[in-house]
Amino acid sequence: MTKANSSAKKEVPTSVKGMQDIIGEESYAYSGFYEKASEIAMYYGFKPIETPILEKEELFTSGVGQDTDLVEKEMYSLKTKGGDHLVMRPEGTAPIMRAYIEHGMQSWTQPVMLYYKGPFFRHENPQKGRTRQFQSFGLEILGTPKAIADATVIHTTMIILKEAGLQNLVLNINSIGDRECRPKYVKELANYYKKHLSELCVDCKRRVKENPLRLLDCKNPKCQVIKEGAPSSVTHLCDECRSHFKEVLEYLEALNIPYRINNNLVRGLDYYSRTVFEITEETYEDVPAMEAEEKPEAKGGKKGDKNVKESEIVAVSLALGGGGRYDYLAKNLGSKKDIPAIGVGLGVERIFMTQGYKRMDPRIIKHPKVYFIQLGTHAKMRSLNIIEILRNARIPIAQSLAKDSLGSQLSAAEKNKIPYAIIFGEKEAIDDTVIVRDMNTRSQETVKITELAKYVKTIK
RNA sequence: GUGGCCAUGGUGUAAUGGUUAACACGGAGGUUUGUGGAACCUUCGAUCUGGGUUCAAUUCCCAGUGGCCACCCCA
Repeated sequence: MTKANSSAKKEVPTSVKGMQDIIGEESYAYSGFYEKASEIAMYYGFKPIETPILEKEELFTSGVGQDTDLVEKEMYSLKTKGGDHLVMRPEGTAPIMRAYIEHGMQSWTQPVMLYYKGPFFRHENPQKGRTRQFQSFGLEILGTPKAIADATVIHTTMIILKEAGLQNLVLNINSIGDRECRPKYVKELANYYKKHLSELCVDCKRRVKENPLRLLDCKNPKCQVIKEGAPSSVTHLCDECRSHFKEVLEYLEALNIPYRINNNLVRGLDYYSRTVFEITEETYEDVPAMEAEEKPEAKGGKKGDKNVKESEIVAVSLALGGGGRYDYLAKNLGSKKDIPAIGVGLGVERIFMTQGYKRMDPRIIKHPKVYFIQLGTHAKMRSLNIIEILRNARIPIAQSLAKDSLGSQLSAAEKNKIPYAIIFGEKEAIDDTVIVRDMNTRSQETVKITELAKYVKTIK
């Protein structure tokens, strides 16, 4: 707080690009959201887990995939003095699978259901809904291939979002198959695109070779026509994947969760298999459904159509969250056995940006009914002791001990709309009493300190 | 990574190629250490950084940095 040398220009430290301080009301908003989300997750059987911010680099290179953008160019990495290559976690799933394997959770009752929350880091250019450090809340169910797990994750997610006030939610869902059927599909997709190689944008030309699935992600107008004619993954599913997907959709229908099968939804991380999904808030009217692509038989005959919207182009707005099944991640990380699992990650900042979002206060916020006022040096000296008596009695208070004058303290109480004031001055300090003042009627009463807690409880 | 727009006290705004950069809010102190929403007074506090053009730059130019946004990709 020294302001000497203010003439000399000093470089004041600032926060790092794309990273923000979270202060005051905003901080409460995060706590409130996390508290609510955790409560819901716990209700559905998820247990908390906290993994470190730093992980070994190879966790993500082998887990998420060397060729993904996330790993290729978005990781904050560092080399320790000991020569270890570490990264700041860019996502939550791989660390949790790591923890599952490391702690032998295979021997726990399956499935293991976990939730996590906290900061994640991606080195990319900040823009709307994207910062370099962002907050995420996630759910994971590890150790079961069953469709009910997929449904539980999606359902719990939708509940959390609804409790946060969001209304017009759209669930985009797709199945990208498994080891059995996906390679065949990818091959067919690549073959299809190869025929049109000359008509593609530069990125897509590259993708044909490196990651054909992501051809479906391309938004370049040039490629749209070709994309429309591309084979879709759901029509190439093997029997097991098909019935898994069908079952997931049946659960969603039973849960009354509207969904939209989006054949172009592939997601960027390598570890996904079968179910993939993203949730967005619909702000405009529905995206016009283009000519219906082959519907998966999954939908069965009768149900469905009113509940199901189909279209080619989705992702009008930013994804609030996304996830999917990652049955092969464990093996990528070196596990001998496959560990089937599914999870979701939610972007808290993106949830806050939506139209529907309603702020929630965390429980630690109290609304004090009493303002503590002290007057004079002796009284000030004993103030903290008096306050502790009140705290022990679980009476929330507000105060401004740094202020001296009675007037300024009273007006602070007034400004904060606190109905009662406790005035503790020199005279009271000698008598071991306080004055309790009703701020509305301005009537006052002298109360013994020993009876203060009891008295305050009666006036509330 | 690439591109567009932007950059003045803590916050929100104003102004200017030329003495002292204006206003509001805010903070601190006071009028008033013993009874409040007010008023008044005092005070704190800024031209992002570095180069260039110029007699003179906060203003014009360039670069950097940061912010917002878009692409890429994602939460």
